[in-house]
Amino acid sequence: MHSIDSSSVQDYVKTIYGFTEWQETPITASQLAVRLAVANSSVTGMVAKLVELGLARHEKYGPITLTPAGLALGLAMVRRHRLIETFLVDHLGYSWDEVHDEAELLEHSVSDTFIERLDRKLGHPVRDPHGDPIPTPNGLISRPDAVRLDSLDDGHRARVARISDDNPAVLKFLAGHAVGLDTPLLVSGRGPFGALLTVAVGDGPGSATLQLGGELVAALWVESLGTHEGCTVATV
Amino acid sequence: MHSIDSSSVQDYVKTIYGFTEWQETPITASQLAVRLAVANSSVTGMVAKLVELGLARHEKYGPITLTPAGLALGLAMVRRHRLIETFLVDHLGYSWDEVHDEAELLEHSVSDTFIERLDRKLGHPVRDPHGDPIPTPNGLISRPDAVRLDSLDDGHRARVARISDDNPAVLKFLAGHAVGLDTPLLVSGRGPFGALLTVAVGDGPGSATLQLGGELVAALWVESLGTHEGCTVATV
DNA sequence: GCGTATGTTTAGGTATGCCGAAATACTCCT
DNA sequence: AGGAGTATTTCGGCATACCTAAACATACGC
Repeated sequence: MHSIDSSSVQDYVKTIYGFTEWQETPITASQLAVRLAVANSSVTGMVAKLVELGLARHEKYGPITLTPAGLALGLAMVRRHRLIETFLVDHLGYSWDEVHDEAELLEHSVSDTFIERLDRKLGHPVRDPHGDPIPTPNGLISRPDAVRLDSLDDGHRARVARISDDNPAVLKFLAGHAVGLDTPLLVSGRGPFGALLTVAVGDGPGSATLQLGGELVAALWVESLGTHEGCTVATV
Repeated sequence: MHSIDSSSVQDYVKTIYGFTEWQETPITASQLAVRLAVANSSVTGMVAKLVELGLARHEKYGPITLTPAGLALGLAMVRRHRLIETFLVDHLGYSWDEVHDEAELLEHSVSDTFIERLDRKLGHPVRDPHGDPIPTPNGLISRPDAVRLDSLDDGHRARVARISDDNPAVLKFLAGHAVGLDTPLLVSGRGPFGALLTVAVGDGPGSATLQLGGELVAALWVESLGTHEGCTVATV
């Protein structure tokens, strides 16, 4: 019989879970194939296995959803991933853009004991280096009410609450411009079609402005701090 | 084509290397099968693969030896294993008898970058929690001149230099009796046929005596500190 | 409502790494 | 030297997880 310990099974479940963490619609077979970088036909086969294991629901030609057991496994894998990322950054000096791949490798091999001892050593962190919430051992997770940066009007102040980790180049760019978790931002202008966003980075006299568009905007979630009238911002 | 990244290949090479670390005779196919807990026929197949990869030498019905490339891989795996064990004990509060299995899982998945950063964080340790030497990144390893405890005469003082990690029960027993790395011992008597050894554990008035035999003696290597005449030892 | 594009599944095949059973080589003892 | 016993290899098979190509559904535009 198949087993929940297979790292493929874990990857499929984690990816299905991850898809619905920030949006509601369930994932389809081909989207799953893209995210896992496998052929569509491989997805069909593995998803059948997940159904057999009681981890997923799937009707022919329909979307794929997780059962409670699948959700629990997904949350456990996310917990592993995020705790490992936190460790790599806090204790081994990894930078943002490096952690994801290393965590991806490690999350399948460490034991539950390892994870719980790591959690204790890290002081039971509630979010990872990208701002993503870390589920508890029981699978409880808090949904931070972050919004997309481009949903804010000019003059709005905000604090970086989450940075998508699925594009290393974007992470590198942001790190290079001193944009990190909790960095204060001020939306100070909007380019053609509203697609380009000018933001002031940092507080006070040392702040700089940055043009953000496309992937960069999509990667940033912020916690709004309200509008801030009549501000002056130094230019880079 | 096959690859050096396969965790099976790594396990085979590490085991072949490990066999010759403390003795000279090369390993045979069936011994390898026992240590890896696989069937003899599996060994034949995998060893052929190692030969193809240029990692091992093997003539039909003969013993198995490593090529320089195989030796390098073996040392790299041992380095990984021992650095991970050191981390687990020093930073995550693992005990002696727990580390081995966890390290076994981790050593295949972490990257070289991870290992080198871990090494730096640990302060470039030269031996692991069992006293085994940790090879350098270039594959240099120091052979500590430890001797077996039962090669010492009565009245000999010694310091625990290495503890074999292949029997968790033995490790547990020793830890429970306050015998660890660098613990001073005094050989104070010898049982029937010389098979049972009485040793005094620790220095000064707080010392206790312990009867060691069989597996326990085999698991202990010590650095001799010369004879110590006319000592008195408290009994437990 | 029909055909075409897109999405999904089926069918057949590959690579890895393991197994047990049977055949074969080696070794040691007499 | 011959035969018993052990060690090793060969052979056919199994499980996992992937692939490509072809068949099949679904959905959308006209």
